[in-house]
Amino acid sequence: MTAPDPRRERHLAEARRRLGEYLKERRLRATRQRDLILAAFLDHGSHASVDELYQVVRSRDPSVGHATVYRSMSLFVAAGIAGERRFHEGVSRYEPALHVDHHDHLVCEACGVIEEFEDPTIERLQEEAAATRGFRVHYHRLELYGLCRNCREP
Amino acid sequence: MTAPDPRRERHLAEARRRLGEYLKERRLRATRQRDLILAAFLDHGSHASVDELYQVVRSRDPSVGHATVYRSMSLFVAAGIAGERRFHEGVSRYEPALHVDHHDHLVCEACGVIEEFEDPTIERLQEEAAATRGFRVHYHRLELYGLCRNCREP
DNA sequence: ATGCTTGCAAACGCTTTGCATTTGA
DNA sequence: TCAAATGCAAAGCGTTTGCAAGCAT
Repeated sequence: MTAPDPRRERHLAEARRRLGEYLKERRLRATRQRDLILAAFLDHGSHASVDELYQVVRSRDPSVGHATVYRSMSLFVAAGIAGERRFHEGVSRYEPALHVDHHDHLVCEACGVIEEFEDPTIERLQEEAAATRGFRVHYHRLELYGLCRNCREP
Repeated sequence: MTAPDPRRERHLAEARRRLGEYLKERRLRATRQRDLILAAFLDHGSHASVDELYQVVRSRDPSVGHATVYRSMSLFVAAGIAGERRFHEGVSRYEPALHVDHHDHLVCEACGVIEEFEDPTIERLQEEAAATRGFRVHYHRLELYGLCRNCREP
């Protein structure tokens, strides 16, 4: 079907390794479902909702339940493989947490496309703003909502 | 009970005026409930959830329904009196939108306190980052999560 | 064998909606 | 008068949970 993308292959392999480690450490179990969901997650690109993943997983194995996708995604977050985000719409979306430097998001309100960007100066200023007020930052969230290039055009 | 805060008085007066305007324009109606909820909202300070407002409103008039608070808050957002935000927990919280310049948030993960801050340089850099990528920004959201001064101390 | 995982369905918490009734203009 | 607004209860929606059965170890 799809040509094998060597980068994705590597990422899948590493995510599997990381998950295996995490499971072994805590005496949890490697299951067919978890591997299936992990693959669907990495196939999806980024910002997948549980329901989107559920659809993909189902197309490959209709016996997998909704709850299992929820439970697995929580597990992946705990294992450091996935990061959870909520954009303005409110549903949880997941993005790969391995090999990904921190980045922020541009969200198009018209077509829904989500673009990522990074700006080290903004990061630094955030740290400074927080430090000034006595805060130590663990993580942050920066989202810019507006219109993307395509949707701006009349 | 509480000493009358002149600033709050002014804000309530202006919010009432603005709401009155908005209602008249669209031939909507001024009701006791809307005024009650508006007052509770402005009394609350900032970042009130619907349920928190509902409790306050109820203590003043137990006949008011849950749904009316939801409907009123949506109305206030539409009228430009309130802004809606969702922090990581997921529930909608509202803050006054009048007399308030744009600001961002520092959220303490330990005690839950939400502090506001503003940084014009960050704002400018955001605009630039967006423009570079062809986006026009309508609004943005920046939240820094971590520990506040009190909660950092051992 | 043990106990973690699963699928299912029911429960959940927040929010919205349908509807009969009340109420502001 | 009469459409808008309310209160209530029910429905929606994404998410979580209880439980009996299944499966990895």
